[in-house]
Amino acid sequence: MGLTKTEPFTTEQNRIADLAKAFAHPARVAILQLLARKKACVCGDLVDELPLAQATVSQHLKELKRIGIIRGDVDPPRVCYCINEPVWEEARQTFGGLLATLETVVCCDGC
Amino acid sequence: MGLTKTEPFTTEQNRIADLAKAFAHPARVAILQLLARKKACVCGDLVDELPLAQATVSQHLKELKRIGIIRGDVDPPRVCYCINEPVWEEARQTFGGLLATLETVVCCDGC
DNA sequence: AAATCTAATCGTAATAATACGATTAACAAA
DNA sequence: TTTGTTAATCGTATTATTACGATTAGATTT
Repeated sequence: MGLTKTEPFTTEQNRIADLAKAFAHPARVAILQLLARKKACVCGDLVDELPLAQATVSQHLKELKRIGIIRGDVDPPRVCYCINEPVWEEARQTFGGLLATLETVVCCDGC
Repeated sequence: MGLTKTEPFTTEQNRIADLAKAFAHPARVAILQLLARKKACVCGDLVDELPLAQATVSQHLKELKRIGIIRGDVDPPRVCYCINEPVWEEARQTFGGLLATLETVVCCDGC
């Protein structure tokens, strides 16, 4: 146990969960906001803006890259991070579609 | 450490992270889809639909209730769960707004 | 070559999350 | 009162996540 069961769920459900993970930590929300608003871009600037150690920021950036929602372009000795637009758009579509669906039919005793 | 730092982030950033957590696990995505599409409602039916033990489903329902995105109305001996519409709408607005913002200005060397 | 700068990675510690069997609580039905 | 039904909670094991100091890797500069 302790390990999330992914096999019994659909690919779509697992992808939604992964996209949501990108936003499921305040530091990653802050990073994505900074990048989306182009307030920062270079890793060092992100570290300056965030109340976390460099190693921790790097770890969050790695997770965001794994999900695919950001890119990291090396420009030695710096790395320039930015939103990966296709995946950002995927997230927009995914959450937009998901949250648009809401049957208004009452169930049971009208809860 | 291992404890998420919440204090240095804004209330909004922490709320976004919490709302995202609702969708950050495939089982919770499945639960929310079932409820939004009114395919199930009673806890027992949710357990039947999901490939998880009753205790695990109950734990996920508890987390979703903590976030506020679902309600659980007791109808002994059953409990009828449903989407909490105001919070569902809050999520729609939140993610809609967040993902709408994307500056297209290039940074650095055009990443 | 030596010094410097940036960011990734390593090692590690602590807490959170996931999962499930077993038990309990609350209530209805017999 | 006893029995049965439903869902929450407890206890526990396992893995994931978060965080940071220290080190390393890669590249430039002196």
